[in-house]
Amino acid sequence: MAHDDVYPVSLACGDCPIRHRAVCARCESDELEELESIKYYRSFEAGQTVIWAGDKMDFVASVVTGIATLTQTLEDGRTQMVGLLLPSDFVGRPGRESAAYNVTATTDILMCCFRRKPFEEMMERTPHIAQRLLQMTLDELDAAREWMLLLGRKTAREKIASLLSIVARRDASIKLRHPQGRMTFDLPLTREAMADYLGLTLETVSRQMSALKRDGVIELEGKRHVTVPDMDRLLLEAGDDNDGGFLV
Amino acid sequence: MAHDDVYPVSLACGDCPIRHRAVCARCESDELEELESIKYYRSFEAGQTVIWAGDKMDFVASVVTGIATLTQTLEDGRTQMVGLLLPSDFVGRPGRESAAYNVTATTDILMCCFRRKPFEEMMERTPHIAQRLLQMTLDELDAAREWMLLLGRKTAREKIASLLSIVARRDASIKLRHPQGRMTFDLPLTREAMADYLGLTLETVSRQMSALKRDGVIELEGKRHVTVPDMDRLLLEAGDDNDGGFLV
DNA sequence: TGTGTCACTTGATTTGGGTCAATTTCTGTT
DNA sequence: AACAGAAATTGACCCAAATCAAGTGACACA
Repeated sequence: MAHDDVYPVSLACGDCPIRHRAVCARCESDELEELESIKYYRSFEAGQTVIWAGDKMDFVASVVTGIATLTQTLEDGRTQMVGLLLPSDFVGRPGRESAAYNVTATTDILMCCFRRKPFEEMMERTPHIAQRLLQMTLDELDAAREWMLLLGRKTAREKIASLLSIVARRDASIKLRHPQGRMTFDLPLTREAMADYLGLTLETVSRQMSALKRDGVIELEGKRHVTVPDMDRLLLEAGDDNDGGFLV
Repeated sequence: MAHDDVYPVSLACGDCPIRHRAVCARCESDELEELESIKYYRSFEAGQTVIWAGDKMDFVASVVTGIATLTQTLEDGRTQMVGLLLPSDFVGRPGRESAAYNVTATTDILMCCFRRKPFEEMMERTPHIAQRLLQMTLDELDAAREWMLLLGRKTAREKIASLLSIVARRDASIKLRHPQGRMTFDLPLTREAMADYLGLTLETVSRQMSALKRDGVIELEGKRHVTVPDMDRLLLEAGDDNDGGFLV
């Protein structure tokens, strides 16, 4: 099944420079060709909204580069981020007419879109795709459930440490299965976005970042560049034994 | 596709008395027969643990009757419920060796299990099943995300109101798409289970139940039997416009 | 060289929900 | 009918995080 020259594809679009969650191209060359014919690219600038919850959504897509978020809001403006879309992640639901969440670009992004109807039809015919999509969805479900534990039961400090370790892991996941020791990365989120993700206020996020810095758990250069002197220490602060899966 | 005499099946097991999320039997009679051969039943008493997180899990299953929960815990004992399994809901993940969550029966339950390996093989061969499973998983993912909003941003009172409206809706969903007016139902959860679901303590749950009763939003007979004089009022208290989907 | 804006930090104060502890109400058993 | 144990309620107090408010620093642009 698995060949050595895995194609750089999450959900099969020929020339996207995606290197995670690779799927072997040889195994699905027919589908690839068909997918090519229904795909197109769209790019968005940092801060732009890709789509609003409730809007008609006639495509599904995967993120090629950059970072986007899924958010939900209550009428009075309280907002909760419910998903973080990193390169190779999939958005949109086959069989659904309209978007369920707000999708916003937090950095400049490039998305690889597939027209929904033909994509659905193709899914009917090629089991491979539904199976792949099922796997990805199950991974997302696991991530969402891990997140529920964080939102429901973790302290502010643990929440921050968890988020940092996720970003660090995701950043490093190309090379290292278990990041450890000294690590350096850029936070792709504003304090407000972090707050919305963690179910906190931005002031609390800021305070806890300062506290982690004061305690030597992290070092900060500017506001966004983080270095973690000791990954194990950070994971300990995150409050769970989670060093395996989690958001993959 | 859709016939009138839908077979009482969630994921295709001939004689389970499941009436939700029905799938037409005629469309998949071949699969049905094969599924029959790999299925068996297990029952558990209220309070029993079906499986512990990390344990080897060589089956997938769907709930026939009764209610089970998925929970996650931190080492220090803090626990968060991450899923509520009602009749017709599916547990277990094809392609995964061991359980990711604790599964506990909160009432006496009957589960319809399928041996995992043959189930997976069958899934490879019959696209229908993967597609159905994808749909169900996407629904669960939506429910999980809705729950993230609740955990991250709602007040204790709103959380309780949300839970009550979900149980009410689920209870009534066989007949009514949009329950309204006066409604009566039994809570299938202890105060502690409610707390674990909502990310609260059981004392807070109890206090808020009393408050909702004092304010006439609900009436209580005993501890578990709830009547909602005005469903719209309860939904208002829940704090969102959610009258559509949500946990289906 | 100013001036406006945006992202962030820090401080003072308040508060919702947690913690600890004492009852009360149910449910089942003998 | 009496009792035990579990489930739920209620009260007093406390604290983590929210709220309100002031200030800093970086950057664009005129």
